[in-house]
Amino acid sequence: MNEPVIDPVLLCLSMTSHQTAQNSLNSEVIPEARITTQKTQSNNYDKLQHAALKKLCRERNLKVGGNKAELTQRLLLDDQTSPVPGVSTSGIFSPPSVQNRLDSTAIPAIPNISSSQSDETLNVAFVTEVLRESESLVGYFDQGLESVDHEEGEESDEEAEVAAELANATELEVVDNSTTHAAIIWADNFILETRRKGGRQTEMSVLKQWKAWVTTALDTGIIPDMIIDSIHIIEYLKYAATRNLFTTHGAKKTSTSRLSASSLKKIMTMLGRVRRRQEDTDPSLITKRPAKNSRTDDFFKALMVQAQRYRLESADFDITQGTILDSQLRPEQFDKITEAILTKLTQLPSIIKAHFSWTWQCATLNRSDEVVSMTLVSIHPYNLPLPNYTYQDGRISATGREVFGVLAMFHETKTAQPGKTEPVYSFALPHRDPLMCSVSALAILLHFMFDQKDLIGRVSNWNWMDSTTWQTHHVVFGKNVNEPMGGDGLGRMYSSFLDFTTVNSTKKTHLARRTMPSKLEEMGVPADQVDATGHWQGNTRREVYSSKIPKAAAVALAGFPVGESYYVPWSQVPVPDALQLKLYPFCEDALALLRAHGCKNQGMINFLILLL
DNA sequence: ATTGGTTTTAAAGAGCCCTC
DNA sequence: GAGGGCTCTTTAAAACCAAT
Repeated sequence: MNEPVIDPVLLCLSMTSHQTAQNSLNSEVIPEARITTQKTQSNNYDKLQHAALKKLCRERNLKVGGNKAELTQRLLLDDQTSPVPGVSTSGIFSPPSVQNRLDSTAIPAIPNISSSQSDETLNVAFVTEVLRESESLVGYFDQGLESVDHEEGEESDEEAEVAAELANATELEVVDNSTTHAAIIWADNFILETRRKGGRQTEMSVLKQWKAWVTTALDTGIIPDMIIDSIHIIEYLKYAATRNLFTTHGAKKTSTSRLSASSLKKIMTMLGRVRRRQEDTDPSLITKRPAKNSRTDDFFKALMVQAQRYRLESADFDITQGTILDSQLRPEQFDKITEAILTKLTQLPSIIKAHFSWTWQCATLNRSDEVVSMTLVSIHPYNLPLPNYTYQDGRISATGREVFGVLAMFHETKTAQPGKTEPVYSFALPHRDPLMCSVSALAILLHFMFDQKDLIGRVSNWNWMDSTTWQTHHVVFGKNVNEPMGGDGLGRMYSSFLDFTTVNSTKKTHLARRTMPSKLEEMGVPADQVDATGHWQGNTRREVYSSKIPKAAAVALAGFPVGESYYVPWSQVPVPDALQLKLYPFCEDALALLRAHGCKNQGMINFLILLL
């Protein structure tokens, strides 16, 4: 269980109007008593190996990068700032630590700080880290969010400057009384705990960008304070919609140069959330400083339109790329995938896991997160009564034979309101093609875990009699049997075998879920049953997965009623070469030229191909 | 190859409007 | 006035990226 992290939204709002996240940190004092426990703790960490330290960091929700010294340093900092030093606090009752706050805005790690240092140096290190962070936030904005190389020599001046700023910040009064403050923190942690990692990451990422902007915008007087009113929203949207985009480490993005419409939406959502908390603190804002008016609404809509247009105008635009249309597998590609899994992968566990997850996805249409989060207890044998025969009036017998299959039950992870959803079922029957059979793939996987390699035997706390043992171990395991595989891990596994096929879709773990619905429809399965299999609600599947080209309608509009096969006799008439060359004579040359120059504009190439 | 962080895409939910 | 269906909003998963 991860240690709770304070919701960044609330973190911002626990500050008074002129304070920034960095400033507020200064009010935290490291109790001396804790530091004295440091030494002994530090020695303990020294004895641990790199991997063990990493694991500790992960448990405490700290960053896990860096060398041993950095990891030790991080853990020590966490000890200082956690209520109970050296003990990983779990549960929602523990107040958030300063380290957690720092983490929420991604501090760069401090290199080369040895673990055996005096109390003063630890304090200095801590302050340096805070300073460095506020510094980098300012730097990010000044240089269009490019990463900043810290010159060692220059730091002292800037440090002094920011330190002075921090000192001023402490003079701002804090109005919370401690009891209400604790209650709010408790509630915030509780709220945050129900969010998933990805959601938290998204929010933090958006907030980080916003906070960086706010820091500079306050300095330059663009906005008077942190209250999100209509002008604030317009100013920030203006910045967000036109800013340069950079990769994680500061290189300019080549794939896109503007935020997408959905990212802008996300920004508005986040601003709205912060604003609501601001209104909680000061209800008079609702009338004094309204956040929305017709202009903010219209401006936002105009930006969305611009973002959509911008996408269509970008140079490398290919109309099918990244959509459902470029990841519909053809039957021969299914065969190639199966072949690649069984013959091209080199590690036996990978083959077994890949074979199971691919066939299971083909049989259940599960998303990858559903596959990796499936625990051992959630799968059961089940005899499915199958209809046996059809009555004369067309009714089908419901008392037929029973066929053996595997049933899996779980809660869907991707729900907007966790807890509101019913558990869902997936069911897989043995496939008519043994190589595509998910049930036998599962049998092989379990045989490998329990018998052949006895992987379970290596799990120290494995208890056959304890249900939690079965509940905490996953069918698709990660590096070891007792470690779950992450969604990204599955994605990489898929990449490794798809490299050997002609599948070039970027949607690796979603292939089966994208292709099987149309296959099922072609095989005559009613639409509602297709929806039920993939757990799609309403018209989601039609809208997202297969509606873009309604095939039956397209064929019917070409003059062929449903049921009649599509055949256009006149298209078979051979066209003389001489005539072909007379049409668009520039085409071949232009295409060859583009290809020779490694043209990346797929749209242009596709158009020339159309002319041919 | 891993990994942590960022951006894009999938898809669920809220609520409005229209029809019967 | 119930409920279906549609649009808009919101949230989570998937993909991407580059340092290590």
